[in-house]
Amino acid sequence: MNISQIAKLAGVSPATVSRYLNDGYVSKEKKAIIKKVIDETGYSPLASAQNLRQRKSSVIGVIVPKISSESISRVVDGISVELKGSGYHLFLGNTNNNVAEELDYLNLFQSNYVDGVILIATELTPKHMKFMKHYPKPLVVVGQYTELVPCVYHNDKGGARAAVSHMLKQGCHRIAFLGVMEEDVSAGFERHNGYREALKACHIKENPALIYQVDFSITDGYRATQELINSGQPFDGLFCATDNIAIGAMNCLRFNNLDIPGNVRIASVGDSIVSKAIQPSLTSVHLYYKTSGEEAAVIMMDILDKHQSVNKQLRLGYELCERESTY
Amino acid sequence: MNISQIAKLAGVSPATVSRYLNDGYVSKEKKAIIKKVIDETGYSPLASAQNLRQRKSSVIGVIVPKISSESISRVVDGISVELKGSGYHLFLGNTNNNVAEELDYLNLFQSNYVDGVILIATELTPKHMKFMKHYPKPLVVVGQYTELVPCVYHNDKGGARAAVSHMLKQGCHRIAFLGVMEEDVSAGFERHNGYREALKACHIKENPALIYQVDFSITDGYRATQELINSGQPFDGLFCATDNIAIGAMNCLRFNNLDIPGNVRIASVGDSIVSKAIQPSLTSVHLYYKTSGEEAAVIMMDILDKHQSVNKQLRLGYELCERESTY
DNA sequence: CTGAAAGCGCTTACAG
DNA sequence: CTGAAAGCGCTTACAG
Repeated sequence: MNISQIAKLAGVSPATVSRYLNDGYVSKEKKAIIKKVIDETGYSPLASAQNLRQRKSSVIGVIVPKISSESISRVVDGISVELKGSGYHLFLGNTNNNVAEELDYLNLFQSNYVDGVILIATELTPKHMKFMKHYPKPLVVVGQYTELVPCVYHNDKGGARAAVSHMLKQGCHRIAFLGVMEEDVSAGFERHNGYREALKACHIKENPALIYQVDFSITDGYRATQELINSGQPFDGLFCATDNIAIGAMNCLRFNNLDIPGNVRIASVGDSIVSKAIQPSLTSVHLYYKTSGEEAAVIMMDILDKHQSVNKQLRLGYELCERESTY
Repeated sequence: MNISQIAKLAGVSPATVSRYLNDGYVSKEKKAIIKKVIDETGYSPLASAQNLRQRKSSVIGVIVPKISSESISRVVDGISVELKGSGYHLFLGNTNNNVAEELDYLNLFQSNYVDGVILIATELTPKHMKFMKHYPKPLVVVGQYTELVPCVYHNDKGGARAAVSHMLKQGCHRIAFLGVMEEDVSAGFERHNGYREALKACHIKENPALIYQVDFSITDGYRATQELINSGQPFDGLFCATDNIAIGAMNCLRFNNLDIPGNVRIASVGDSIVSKAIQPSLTSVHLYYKTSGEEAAVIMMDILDKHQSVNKQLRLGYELCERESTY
C-alpha cells in the first residue's frame, strides 16, 4: 500500500494525498475522502521514502556508555519522554564503555539515520573534540561540560563539596576519598575538586595517603577500602565518587567490624535506589539524571524545530540527601 | 557526497561503486581506485536511500515498558550487544508502562524504520494477540510466554517455588506473599503459582489472609507489609514477587522491630544490585535478564539472516541466590 | 566485469 | 486548490 494506490482509491493525485498528510492544503471534500481511504486501508507513509526525500528522519541518536546503569537509564528515560512529546524517536547506541564504539556511533550518525545526536559522555577525548567542532548535525552532550556544543551537566563539584562539608560538620577530621579516573571530568576531577574545596574551607590539607582511585564497581570499592584499612592511616570519614563504590566500602567496613557512622561516616554521589535501601541508609548527592535527559532533549528540539542554535551550557543543581551513614 | 560523485571521482559508474559496496563483483583495479576515493572522501552511503531501495534497514525495534528499570535495561543491554555483533542497530520504544503506547509502537514498526521487533512484554492483552497473529515483520517476545510468535521467557514458577521451598526448609510455617497483578503472567501469575506449589508440596494450604497484591514499587511493598502486620495474622516468612517490593517490606519489618531473619525470613525474585548490597542481604532468584536479551536477538538474527522462521519458545532457567535474609 | 536505465515511495516547486 | 513532473540516493536486473 503506497501513496499512489491511496491516491487512485481516493480519485486524486499522489501530490494531493501528500499534501493531506503534510501541510494539508486540500479542499474539505477531498480531505474527507482521503481520510476515509486512509482509515480503511490503514495506510501510513513509508518512513525511508520520506526521509530520503526530506532529508530528515525525526529520529535522535542517543549514545550511551552502558544502558544497564541506573543513572544512564534514567537519563535515557528523560530523553525518551521528552522526544515522544515532540514526535521524535530514539535510536540507541550502546557502547559498553568503549570509547572506540562511541566514536563509531558519532561517525555513523553523522550521515545516517538521525537528525541529531545526544551523547551521554564520560570522557571527552581529543577525538571527541574533533567530532564536536565540525559535527554536521545538532549535537548535545549530557553529563560533561564542554563549550564546543550545547551541553547539560551536573554540579558535581558543588555536590561533592556539600557532602564533604556536611561530614566535616558532623565531626569528621580525617576523610578519605575513593574517586574515579580524573579523565572523567565530572565524576572524577570535579568530585575530587569538591572534596578538596570542602577540606580547604576548614583549613585541612588534602592527605595523599587518604586518596584512592577505583573503577566504578562495588568490588573495587571494597578492595580500596581494605587497602586503606591495611595502610594503618587513621580515618573517620569516607567520601566515595559513586554509590556503588560506597556500597563496596560499607561492606568492607562492616567486615572489619567498623561501625557506620560510629567509627566511620560515609557519603557518596548518585542517590541511587540502593542508597536509600541499605542499612544504614547512605548519605548521597542527588544529581537530577532524568531531568538532564529531558533538558538535553528540549535543547535538541529547540535547535531542530525552531532553528535556535544557541550554544548553551546548562548546569543543573544538586541536593544533598542526608541519611544515617553520616549521623 | 553521494554515490554518483564517488563514481565520477573514481572514473566508474555508480553501479560499480554500488557493487563495490555490496556484492563486490568488481575487478581488482577498480576496487583499488574506488577504495582510495572512498577513503579520501569519507563517503558512506545514505541509509534512507538504501532502505528505500532494499526494503530493509538493519535496525531492530525494541519496545520496553520502562528503560530505567534494572531488569529491563539489562535485557536491552543483552539485545544491543548481540545486535551489534550482527551489524544491526537498535531503535528504542520506551512506553512508560503504558499499554496504549506499546500498541502504538507495534503499529509504527509494522511499516516503518525496522526489520523486526523485540517486545519486552509485561501484559499480553487481546490486542497484543491480534498484532502477534498477523504481524508483517519478525516479532520476538521477551519475558512472557506465547505460542503466537517466538519468545524467550523465564522460569518464574520454578524460581518462585525454589525460593519458597527453601524458606519452608529453613523452618518457615506461615509464609505471606506479596505479589503483583496476575495479568502479568510471568511476574504475577507464575510467581504466585510457584509459591502455591511449594506450599502444596509441604501440604500447606494457601491462606488468602496472607496474600497481598501490590504494584512494583518499594513504597507499596512497605504499605502492604504494614497492612499485613496490622491484620494480626501471624507470619514468619515473606515471599515477594520482586526485589523492590522486598526492600519496602524489609524497611517496614525493621520499623516494626521485627528481626530478619530472626522473626521473619524474606525472599524475592530479581537478584538485583540492591539484593546483594542491603543488610541483611536478600535471598533472591536470579533470572538471567541479560541472557534473555541476547537469546531474543539471536532468534531475531536467525529469522532475518537465515530465514529460519521456526516459532520457538525458549525458557531460561533460574538460580536461587541464598543470602542472609533466610538464614 | 561494467554501465545505462528503471524504479523504490515519497515531496515539492511549478504551472494552471 | 490540484496535478504532472522531477528528483532525493541508492540498487539491481539487463544487455553487452
